[in-house]
Amino acid sequence: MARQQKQTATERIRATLADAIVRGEIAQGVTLDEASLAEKFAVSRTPVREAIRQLEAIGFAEARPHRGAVVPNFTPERLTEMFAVMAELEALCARFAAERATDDEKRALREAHDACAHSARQGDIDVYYQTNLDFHEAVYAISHNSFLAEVTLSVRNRVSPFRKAQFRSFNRLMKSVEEHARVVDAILCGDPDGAAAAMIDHMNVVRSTVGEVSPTLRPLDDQAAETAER
Amino acid sequence: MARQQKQTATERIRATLADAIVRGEIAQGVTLDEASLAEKFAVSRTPVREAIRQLEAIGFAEARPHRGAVVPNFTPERLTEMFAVMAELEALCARFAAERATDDEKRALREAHDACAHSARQGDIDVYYQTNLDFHEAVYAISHNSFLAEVTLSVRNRVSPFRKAQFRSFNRLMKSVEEHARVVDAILCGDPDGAAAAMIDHMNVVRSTVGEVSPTLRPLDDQAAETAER
DNA sequence: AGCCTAAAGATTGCATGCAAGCATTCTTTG
DNA sequence: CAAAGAATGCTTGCATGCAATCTTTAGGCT
Repeated sequence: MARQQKQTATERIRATLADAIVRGEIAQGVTLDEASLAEKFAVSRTPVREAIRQLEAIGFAEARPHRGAVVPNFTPERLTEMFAVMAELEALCARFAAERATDDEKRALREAHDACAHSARQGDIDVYYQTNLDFHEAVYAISHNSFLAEVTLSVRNRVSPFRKAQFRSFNRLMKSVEEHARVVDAILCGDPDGAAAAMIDHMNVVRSTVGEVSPTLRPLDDQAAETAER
Repeated sequence: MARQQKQTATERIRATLADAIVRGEIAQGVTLDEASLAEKFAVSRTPVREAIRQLEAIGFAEARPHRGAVVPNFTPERLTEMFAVMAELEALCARFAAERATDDEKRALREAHDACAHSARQGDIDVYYQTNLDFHEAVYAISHNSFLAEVTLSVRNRVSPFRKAQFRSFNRLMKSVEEHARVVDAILCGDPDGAAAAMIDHMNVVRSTVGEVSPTLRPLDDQAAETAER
């Protein structure tokens, strides 16, 4: 029944650019130049423009009429706000997962966690980063709320280039796995409060670690505890 | 220092169409026809297309390559998922507001609440709907997390046509005001848990009321308690 | 009457070109 | 020399037109 969708150039370009921004390959502050992108993608400016309009709509680019769209810059305050929201959304995913995950889904989560642990032992940041993303996405997937998963993923993508920065901190991979383990344990034994709290803790560590390794993104003192106390 | 932004046709069209979708003036299932919209806005198809691409990116339209974009249909399950996420985000706004609102902001919230109470006594659904939106936005504004306010607003807009439907229920306006009052009381006396719980309760009533007045959107039995128990 | 096929019509995707707007550079003025 | 204004070049915003794709219609066959 599913109609096979033909992919438009606009969609292909949007996806490629979004991916590049998420991966940090197009840095913040970079202007998205229609002409050079059109040349790069071997198309006219039209689909490039349409793709850029889409990126603007989802916050991946900042519209500047007549002056080109630019990948947004982040202030430390802004990043802290975004991390706090992301933490809450991921905590909600964890909470729902703890309440609702089936046995099969719990097994899948455990496997995603094991893959993380394995790649942490290997010590390769890029591989760990990918298994880390897979792990988090596994939590979204078993929340049994696909809209929540979408919203969480979209917020996650917004700060993705920064999340990766954490792994430049000493022994961060192994610590990340330990934090994940607490989330997994709580989900597997059906403890929603515990799962949510463990995820909040994990995301708080991520935010402060990003500040350690990128001093220009260090949170202000009065934002250190942005996530709600409870 | 803020540069006065010139508004492009694309932006004007996007805003107008988004507003019409949010208000329910463009119903779900409607195809966004480039040619007639171009005629309506007295422009070529180009800015209309760009605006439609943006609407697609934010979920206000569903992309269908070569067959035009369409305002998405909602299933009851989908709507329930979306309401649950919205409830949690609004609850988080309320929680943060209870922790952080300044005296001036509390005053502004009280005023927004009083405006709601006044328009409820008048009994005009359209006016109440607007003051109701203003009230909720006042809560977002005093959360002291502008990113959270943005995300909450964008989710709120996605289900906006349905939220309005609740007010067709008997005496719903006055009940809505009572529910708001509990949120306001908790925020004003600095009770984050109370504020979050009151907002969750309020949003749950909204969801179930929407199902009462729109039988095709009634939640399934096993989704009745989508919002997390805690 | 129902089904299939081909053609016609309608709409979309995108290339191209022109005018408008902005940034940079050059010239003039005090 | 510095500041202001003018000129120039580059990029963006959008109109137009053509090809591709989808939908509808008409005709033929069973």
